[in-house]
Amino acid sequence: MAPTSETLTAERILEATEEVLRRHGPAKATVVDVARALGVSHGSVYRHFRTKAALREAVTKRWLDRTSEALSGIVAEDRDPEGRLRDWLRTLFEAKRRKAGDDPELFATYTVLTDENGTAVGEHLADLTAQLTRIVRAGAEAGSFETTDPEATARAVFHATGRFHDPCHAREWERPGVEEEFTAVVDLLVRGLRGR
Amino acid sequence: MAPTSETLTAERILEATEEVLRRHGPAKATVVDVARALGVSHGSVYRHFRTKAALREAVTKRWLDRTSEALSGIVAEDRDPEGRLRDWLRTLFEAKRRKAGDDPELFATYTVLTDENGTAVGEHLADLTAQLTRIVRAGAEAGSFETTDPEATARAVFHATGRFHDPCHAREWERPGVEEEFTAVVDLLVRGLRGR
DNA sequence: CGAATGACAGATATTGAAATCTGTCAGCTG
DNA sequence: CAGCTGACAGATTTCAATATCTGTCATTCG
Repeated sequence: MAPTSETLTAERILEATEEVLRRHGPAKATVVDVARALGVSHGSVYRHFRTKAALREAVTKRWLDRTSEALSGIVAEDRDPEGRLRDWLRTLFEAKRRKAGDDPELFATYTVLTDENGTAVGEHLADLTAQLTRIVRAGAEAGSFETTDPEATARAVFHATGRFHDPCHAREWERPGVEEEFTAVVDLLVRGLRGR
Repeated sequence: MAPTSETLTAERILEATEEVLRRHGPAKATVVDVARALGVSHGSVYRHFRTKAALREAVTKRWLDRTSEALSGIVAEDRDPEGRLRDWLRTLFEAKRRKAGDDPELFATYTVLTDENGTAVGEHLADLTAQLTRIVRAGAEAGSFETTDPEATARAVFHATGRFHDPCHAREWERPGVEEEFTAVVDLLVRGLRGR
């Protein structure tokens, strides 16, 4: 724990905040705790983040962005759109399920954070549906998907698979049979995308 | 408010409990309140329901059953399965949305109740998917739907439309554009059901 | 005699006083 | 002088004392 002597940067504060959230949970993580973890006064933290809410929002954004990045690779791949769509949805599902299953407390912490940061979540969802839209549009152009409005269709796919990525369904991700349920939903959607 | 003199029956207790829940909310509704509303001692209530939890579960069941009954009519109709499927889903969506929109507090109360009564909810969901299965099977037999496993397919349809009936998405039901989102999802699913 | 009561023990919830936290800012420090 | 500090006011949280509730059951009532 030596290099506390480095200059205080927003990045270091965010890292310390994540650690404090991990240790104390969302209800008891205070700005004072973050400052203490960094060996500075809490006033210094307020030099980088106007409010506690802003600090928590920044942490939330970082966390959400990490998910987006992991998925954007699949969008950029050069393969058949149907395969990419299936992989994208499966990767999203698996990532969420792993996070919720491996460290339930941390996942609960981030669920609280996302609940209080509707704006950041909204941007994240816009980001994800934009990714999906690219895949759907590629499929439409390749003739493998049939749609007049790729964006609306992508949103429909995203909403229809909500059960497998929306945190409010996290409890159900451990139940036996979810795998099959996920596959059934995706199969049905892909058949719908292919059209007649 | 005269006929308090009738004999104390489980039915009357349930009605009083609903009223107390409506007035005080789920956190502050006590068995003592229910007894007071009925003009009896709380000991008498315990003669009909072993615990407070059992009483709340019974109230929850009643509420959920009312929804099921409203939908079962559509299942029994003698029309094309696709139309029945669309109407069934739309009716479910509209009913939930109306309940959540018209009396948000009461809806929140029942959301708390359903959260604490996983078993009753499970039975309710089994009931609803059984209804859906009947429609899907009728469609398969009529040749308008293509599926090897009507029950699994019905569950997939139910899960895919979760955003439009699961209480944890209630906030989103008031947003502009949900109508279109609902239609987009249902259209996609119906196309998937029709097969090639 | 069956149904209802109300006193009771242990569990849970409420309350208000004390402690802590948030956000600001005048002043210190390197 | 740019960045940090720590004292401060008002808001929020904690905690322990107090009140209420749950569930039981010996007793009463009709």
